[in-house]
Amino acid sequence: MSAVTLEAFATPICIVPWRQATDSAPIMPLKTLCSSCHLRDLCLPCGMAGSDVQRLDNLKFGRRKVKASQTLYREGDRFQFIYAVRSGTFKSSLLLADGREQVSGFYMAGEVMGLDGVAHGAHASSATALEDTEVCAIPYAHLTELAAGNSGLQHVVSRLMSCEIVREHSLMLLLGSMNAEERLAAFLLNQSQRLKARGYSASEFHLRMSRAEIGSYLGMTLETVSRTFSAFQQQHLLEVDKRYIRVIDLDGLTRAFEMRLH
Amino acid sequence: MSAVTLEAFATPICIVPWRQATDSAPIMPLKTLCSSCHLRDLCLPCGMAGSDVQRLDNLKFGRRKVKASQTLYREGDRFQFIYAVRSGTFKSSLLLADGREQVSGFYMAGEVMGLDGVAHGAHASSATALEDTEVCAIPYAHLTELAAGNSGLQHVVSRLMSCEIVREHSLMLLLGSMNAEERLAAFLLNQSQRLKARGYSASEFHLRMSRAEIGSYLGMTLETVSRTFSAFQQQHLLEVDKRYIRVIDLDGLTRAFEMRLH
DNA sequence: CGAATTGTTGATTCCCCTCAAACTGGGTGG
DNA sequence: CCACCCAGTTTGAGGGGAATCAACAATTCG
Repeated sequence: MSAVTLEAFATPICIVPWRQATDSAPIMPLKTLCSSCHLRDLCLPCGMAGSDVQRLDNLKFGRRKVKASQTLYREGDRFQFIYAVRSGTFKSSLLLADGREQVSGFYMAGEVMGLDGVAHGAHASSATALEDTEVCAIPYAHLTELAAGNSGLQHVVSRLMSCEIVREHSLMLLLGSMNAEERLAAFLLNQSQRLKARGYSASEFHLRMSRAEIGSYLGMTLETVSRTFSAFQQQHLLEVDKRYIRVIDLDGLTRAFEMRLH
Repeated sequence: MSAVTLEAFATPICIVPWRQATDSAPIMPLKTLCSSCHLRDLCLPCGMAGSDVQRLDNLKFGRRKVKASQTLYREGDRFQFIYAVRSGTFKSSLLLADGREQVSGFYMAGEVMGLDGVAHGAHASSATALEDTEVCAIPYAHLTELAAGNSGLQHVVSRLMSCEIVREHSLMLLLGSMNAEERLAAFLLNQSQRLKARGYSASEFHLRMSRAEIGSYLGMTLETVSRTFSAFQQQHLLEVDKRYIRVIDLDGLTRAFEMRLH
């Protein structure tokens, strides 16, 4: 058995499987409540008891729209909020000495960003929108306050952080011991799974990030990313058209990834 | 400015600088109390108000000795305890498909291991003693219980996790964008700082891990680690005798590391 | 003492980076 | 409308850094 699974790799917070929003659930207009959010099974409330989710509705937080290529926060900014993605995709990144950036993660709907700021009261990375996005900005102080009287909520927050640790474990493993094909296969399979969990096709999707961003994330150059895409195409594992990906042979792709990993 | 610093890189939990244990503090015999532990300024109590540390003495936990090359826990084991290192050095590692391991961290006195287990209730990595060691085994359930009524303690636990996230950020950056010399320089400087914080010499120390373990941690082969040590010796940055390291030119080593990182 | 482990060093290979050129689609302005 | 630019992508050629394979020294240990 092994603790390193594809699910864990690079998946920020998902804990239980996605369920489609049911029509029986009442739609709350004009007010943001976690208990009625269509992302409630992916986001913060995920894994909480129903009664605890009710209490989560006492959580006061705002919405914020961030346009493509705009930053939500930058490394060094004072840490006040954690952010749950409502729609769109973000990348998180660190600055290098030569001005380049190292991408440390991608976040999609229902995933929570910014927990690295708890450590020193300042954000340790920057978050940039890859398309037009919307987030819930949750005041961290308020969240901990609420969590003090609610062990269920406290545990969820702790688990979010621990999941982020496990996610980064997997990425370290990838960066430390996989070759270009294995890295890209792992990345694509992870994207596929996360999109599937959100109700999208697992076999056909549109990447929101550039070759350069994928390369930075996976520790390789954009040229190598492009070449590896071409190689997968020649092996009839994928059809690639710029950022549009169609997975032809999922098993083959999984084998390419499982060369090194359980 | 940059959030990625040498301090952050690979340093699991240290939050405030080390202070020598004072003679004025009474020595508690036969009982393990955080408030009288010689590691109290590095370990869990670090950064807590004095009154909170007093309350921390209600925390019930056991001690455990682990001999060299024995494991404290393995990935997949049920998560019950987090462990604070009292003495000695540990490595944490993940299993690869081919039976090899990927080292994900090294832990020394006062550092806390096992927080990756919170995510799924099972340890996501294994912890192995690199020499004869002793740890405090802290029941996580009990800790969260105690933390529920004490926001100070809760914040400390959260901060521990967030620090682990930031630490892994730095390692990802290292694995993703540094060459062999930069990686080893970063590793040595980090070791040096952590040993210094524990009252040991920053310029002369004994590594507790093998070339293979360093290589696995840094994403390179043991041969490359050995060669890079030799290269540093030829550049008169170090004197190396097996695992004994003497830093000759700290600034030079820092420059080798700062090639890429702020 | 022989066997096993760890570390050093050399020779060779190869994967990926670097540099470079060409192509695409989209946006802009003359 | 088309020329132009620009960012993103693809592809090629060549070189370099680290992996691989291999031999050997130094220690440790049964």
